[in-house]
Amino acid sequence: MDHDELSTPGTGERLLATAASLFRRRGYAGAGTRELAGLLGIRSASLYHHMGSKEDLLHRLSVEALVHIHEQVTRAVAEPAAPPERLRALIRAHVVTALADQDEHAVMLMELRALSGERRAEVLALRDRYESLVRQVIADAQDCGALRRDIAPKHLALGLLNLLNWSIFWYQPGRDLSVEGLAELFATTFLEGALPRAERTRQPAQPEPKGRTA
Amino acid sequence: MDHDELSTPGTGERLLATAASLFRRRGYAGAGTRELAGLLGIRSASLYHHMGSKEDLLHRLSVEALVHIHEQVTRAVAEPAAPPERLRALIRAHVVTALADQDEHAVMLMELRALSGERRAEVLALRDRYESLVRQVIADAQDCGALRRDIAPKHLALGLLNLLNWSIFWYQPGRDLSVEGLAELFATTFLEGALPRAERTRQPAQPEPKGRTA
DNA sequence: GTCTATAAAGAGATAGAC
DNA sequence: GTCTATCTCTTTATAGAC
Repeated sequence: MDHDELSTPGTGERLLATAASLFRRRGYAGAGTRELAGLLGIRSASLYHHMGSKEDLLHRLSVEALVHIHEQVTRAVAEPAAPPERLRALIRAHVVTALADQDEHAVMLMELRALSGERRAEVLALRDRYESLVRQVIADAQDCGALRRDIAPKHLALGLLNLLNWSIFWYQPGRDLSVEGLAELFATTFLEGALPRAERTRQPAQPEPKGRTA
Repeated sequence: MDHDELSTPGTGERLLATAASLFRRRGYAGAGTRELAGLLGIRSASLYHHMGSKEDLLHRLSVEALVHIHEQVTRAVAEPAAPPERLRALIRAHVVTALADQDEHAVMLMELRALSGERRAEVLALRDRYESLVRQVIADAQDCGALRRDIAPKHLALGLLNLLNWSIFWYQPGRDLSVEGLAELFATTFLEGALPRAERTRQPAQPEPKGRTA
């Protein structure tokens, strides 16, 4: 295909990921273009061959993160499965994707304030679209009796997104929990709750045959 | 008992809250001392009569937020009550306090990176102390059978703090949910989970008196 | 306790050579 | 595609008058 399949990725290809990492570490406003250029091995003036402005970078990486997670989660819930399993698939896909693009997601979630006008509106629209997807999967699960109906889908989605989003900010790969383990933990916690089985129904429960934990 | 009980709070008293609000809106690095001074109705040079540096402000408001929530939650769980009710009290106290000091908490959680050396270590220690408190309440509840034991206290605490912390960033008072309503939602979601009651045990419940705490 | 004035450093961005 | 050089503006913080 191309003559440089084996070469180091060019400045242009590394730019977004490098910016995401730096913005996350220093905050968008606290990240200087000189330091960003330094991480890429060039001078700050050369950045402007690859980008329009610093705000451009923030906008592009936010859009990329949201488009990617929407794609991945849409694909995960599209596979034919019963609704409770679709929700588990959503949780898995969300956790895996958000942690694979951890810098981009953290920055997208925290630095929306630094975008102005149209760009902010676009990112907000993509966020809304994604949250609607989550809410819809939850509402569908409620409709066929796979989720409790005494809490509004909106509020269940709120709780789920709280649970999922915050992990972006503390998760460190290879420390205690694997990404899959974290997804399993969240799915179990969100679906089953923290009460012991005996308390989760108002009746005394069955013996103790189950051994499933991660 | 002072002579100006009725007067406007002085610059010194308004400083921390004003800084928290501004740091939250613009990010710590994006917040200028000129704008901060403007909000207080003075010039930026006059700020330095009330503070050592901008970083001082971040440090002080972070410590304040953590000391306050530790106090409030400690008090809430100290009241004699059965462990599951103690956990509900913790959730209520956390949500109420964190949302009462919403700006301080949001800034404390997001801008730790901007503190250097000793100050960062102090804030980190206070965070650890608070998380230990939460973990301890959860472990106690597990010990007397009020919470499931197949998930480590550390992991249950992780899930609970995820659920609670993220709300700092989107909650808007007087929109849809009251603070008490949110606390109730989180308590129910965390304890009972999202599955319908029939599904919250794995099998159709069998009448079986195996003792309430396995 | 607040002011004016300013120092010293750093920011984002551009021009034009190579 | 990257460089040097530089413009312009803003930043945190200080000095010293009032």
